[in-house]
Amino acid sequence: MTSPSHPELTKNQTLVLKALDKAEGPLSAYTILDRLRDDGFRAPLQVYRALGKLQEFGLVHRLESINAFVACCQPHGHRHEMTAFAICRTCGKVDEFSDMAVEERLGEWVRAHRFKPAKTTIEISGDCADCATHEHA
Amino acid sequence: MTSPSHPELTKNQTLVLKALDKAEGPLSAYTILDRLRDDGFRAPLQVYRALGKLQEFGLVHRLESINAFVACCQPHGHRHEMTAFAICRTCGKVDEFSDMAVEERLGEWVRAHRFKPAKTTIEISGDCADCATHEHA
DNA sequence: ATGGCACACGTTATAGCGTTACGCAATCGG
DNA sequence: CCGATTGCGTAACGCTATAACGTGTGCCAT
Ligand SMILES: [Zn+2]
Ligand SMILES: [Zn+2]
Ligand SMILES: [Zn+2]
Ligand SMILES: [Zn+2]
Repeated sequence: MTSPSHPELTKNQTLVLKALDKAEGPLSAYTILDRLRDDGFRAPLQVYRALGKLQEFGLVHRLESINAFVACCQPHGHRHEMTAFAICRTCGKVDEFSDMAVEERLGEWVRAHRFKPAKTTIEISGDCADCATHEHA
Repeated sequence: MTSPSHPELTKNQTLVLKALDKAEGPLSAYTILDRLRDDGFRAPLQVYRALGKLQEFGLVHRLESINAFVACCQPHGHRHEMTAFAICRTCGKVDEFSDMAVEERLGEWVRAHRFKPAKTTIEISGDCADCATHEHA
């Protein structure tokens, strides 16, 4: 599938996506809320609703292991492919990548067990190269 | 069947592990708390401390995508291997499995990027065979 | 036009998840 | 004995997410 077509983003969705784009790492929903106070945001639900739609469009990913959100590294998003994340617990940097072999193996398990997958989460938490060498601890 | 209580386990840890073992599916920390009221549990921290240790011992896994915990399917636990979970969002059943090919591929990415992994999360959320056929959606 | 519908939005309140901070008691190796 | 470690209990708090209700707007078939 090439770029899925998204409808025009609403004002709130645009604001949330911009906030995530500007950020250097993942943001929690409440951090997003704080950063959008000046744009009129008042309540968590405004953030969560926008995030929900952006995730549907494949423009934003939720990092389950840290309750945070990142903008997709591919500017037009991707709804169907499996994605993995390496999350540095020291500096917070996130690398998004995908691996066909992993996707295929998990697909095999799923077929063998007649499981109907809806969402797959792959997250490696640890220390990135910079932080691992620098801290040396 | 239940472990013949691990000698190193404290009273609270044993209680929490038994609660998870008896349960048919994953339990949230607060559900565990509720089920252990009669055993003297009063505060979330009692549960979280026990869960932390049990995770260290590899006897319990945390399911990041649903904020819940399950007893390891291998009665003596496993600290080092990578584990994947298939979680049915309808009936709540969880299948724990591991796949060497997946482990190897993620290991390759990690080595190539000099990332130092601490914990890897692989969770497939969807509908199990029973629920998928039964609901026929 | 007008009623019905779908959708985005705004607000309040509440549910659910997890940690910080403090103090007490038992244990173990000097 | 002493300090260090570990587990335990309690209270208070903070973070994460959703429920419930109401508003307004565009769109479409009647
Ligand atoms: Zn992406
Ligand atoms: Zn880092
Ligand atoms: Zn296990
Ligand atoms: Zn099921």
